[in-house]
Amino acid sequence: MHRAAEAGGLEAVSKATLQEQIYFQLRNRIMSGFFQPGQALSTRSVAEAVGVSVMPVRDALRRLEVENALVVGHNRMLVVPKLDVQTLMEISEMRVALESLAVERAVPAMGETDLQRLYEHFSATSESIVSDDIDGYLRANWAFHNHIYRCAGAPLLLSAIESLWLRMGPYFRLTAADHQHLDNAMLIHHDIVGALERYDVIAARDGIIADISAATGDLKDWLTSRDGHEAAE
Amino acid sequence: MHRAAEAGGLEAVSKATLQEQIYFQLRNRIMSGFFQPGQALSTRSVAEAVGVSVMPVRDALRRLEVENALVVGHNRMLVVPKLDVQTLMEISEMRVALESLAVERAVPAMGETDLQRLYEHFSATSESIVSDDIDGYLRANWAFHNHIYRCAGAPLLLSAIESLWLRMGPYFRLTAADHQHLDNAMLIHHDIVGALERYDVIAARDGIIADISAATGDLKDWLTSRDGHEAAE
DNA sequence: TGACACCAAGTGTGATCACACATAACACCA
DNA sequence: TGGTGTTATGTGTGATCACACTTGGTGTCA
Repeated sequence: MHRAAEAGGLEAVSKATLQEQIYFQLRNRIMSGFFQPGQALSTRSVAEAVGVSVMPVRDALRRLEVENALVVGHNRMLVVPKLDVQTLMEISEMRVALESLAVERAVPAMGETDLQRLYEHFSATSESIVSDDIDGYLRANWAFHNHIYRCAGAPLLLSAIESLWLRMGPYFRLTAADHQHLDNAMLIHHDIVGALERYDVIAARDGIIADISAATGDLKDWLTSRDGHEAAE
Repeated sequence: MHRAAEAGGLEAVSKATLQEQIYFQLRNRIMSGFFQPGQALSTRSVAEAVGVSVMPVRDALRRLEVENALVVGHNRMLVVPKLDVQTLMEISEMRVALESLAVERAVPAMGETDLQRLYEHFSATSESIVSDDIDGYLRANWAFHNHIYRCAGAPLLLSAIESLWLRMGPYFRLTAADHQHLDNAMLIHHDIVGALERYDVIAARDGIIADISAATGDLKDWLTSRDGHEAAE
C-alpha cells in the first residue's frame, strides 16, 4: 500500500522554514536572558549573523514584536524591552490570573507519566542550582512550569502564558544569581510537586501563585534598588 | 524658537504603513464577523483586492496569525478559524480571568469623562438594537468593553483581551441576531454602568463575568444545535 | 475499473533591488 | 556661539522575481 515505507530506515527531514528557525533561536535567547534589555536588533545585522537574507529575519522579528517580546524603539528598530515596576506588576497580575487557570485545568488531566516527567524537571532544576549552572536552571525552570501548563490542553492559554514569560525572560537571569531566591523557589516547587501528586487543585494553584509572587517580589526589589543609582538611563 | 510653528495650521499627515492599513482593515472585518469561519485568505488574493504588492499583505496576515486571529489551514493557507465548544470554553475562561482583572484595575482609574464616554457607547449600543443595526451594535459593544479595559492602563493586558475578542469575532454576529440575547446583554450593561458610577469594583466585575457567561452560553447553544445537522463539516 | 504518472494552477518562501525616512556628524554663516 | 543646511550611513518598507511544494484534474496503461 504505502510504497514509501519500502525505503525504510530513512530519517525524517526538517521542514522548518528559515523564518521559524530564526524565530525559535531568537526566542530561546530572549527567554534565557541572553540579550541585554535595551539591546537593538536590526534586520540586517541578524541576517548577516545567521547568514541568510533579510526576509526570514523580518518575519521572525515581526513575530516577536507581535508577541510583545520585542518593542519598536528609537528609529523603528526593534529592541529588547526594558522592564519598569509598573509593567512588572501588570505582568505579575496577568501571570497569576492565567497560570492559576492553567493549573486548575491541568491537575485533573495529569497522568502518571506527566508527574514523572515533572519530577525529572524538578530534579534538573535542583541539580543546576548546586552546580551553579544558571543557563541550565533557567531552562529547567521553564520546562517545569511549561510541562504543567501544557497538560491543561489549552493552546490559546499556553501561548498567552509563553508571551508573558518571554517578556520577563531578559530579567529572570538577574534574580537567578541570588541563592536565597533559588532556595525559596525550590521549596515552593517541591510543594507544587507534592500538591500535584495528591491531585490537590487548591494547593497546586496556591503554590504557583506563591512562586509568581516570590519571583515578582525579588525582581521588584532588584529593579527599585537599581533605579536609585542609575536613574540617568 | 520653533521655526516650523510659524507655518501654522498644517494638518499632521498619516504615517501608517501599507501593512498597518491592511492589518487594521482585516482586523476590523474579522472582529465584526465579516468573514465566514473557514474562509481562506491568500496573500495574492488579498493583495489584488487592495491593489498592492504581496509584501505588506504577508506581514498583515502573519501578524493576525500570531494573534491567533487566523490559523494555518489546508495547504498552509491562512483561514478564519472555526470555533468548537472546547475552544469556546477555553476562551471564555481566559476572558473571565483577564477581563475581571482589567475591570478591577480600571474602576479606580476612571474619571468623569470616561464614565460619560462609556454611557455614550452604552446608548449607541441600545440605539443600534432598536434600529436593527447589527454592524453598529457589534461596533458599539466592542467600544463599550474596550473603553473600560483601556482605562486599566495595562497595554499587555489589553492586547491579550483584544486577541481573544478577535478569535470570537466571527461568531459574535451569529448570536447578535437573537433579540432575547441582546435584551439580556443590555440589562447587564446597564448594571455595569451603574456599578462603575458607584465605583463598586465587585459589582462591576460580576457584571462583566455575567456578560461573558451569557455570551458564552448563547454561543455554546448555537454551536451545539448546529453540530447536530452539520456534523459532516 | 483502478492505480499510476504527468501536467497545470495556485500557494508560501526567500532573495534581491530600489526607495523614503531618521539620525548623527560636520561644515557653514549670521 | 548657536542655529542651519548638507551629507553619509543605517534603517524599515515595499516591489519584483525565482523557486519548491501542494493540490486537483487528466491521460495512460495494466
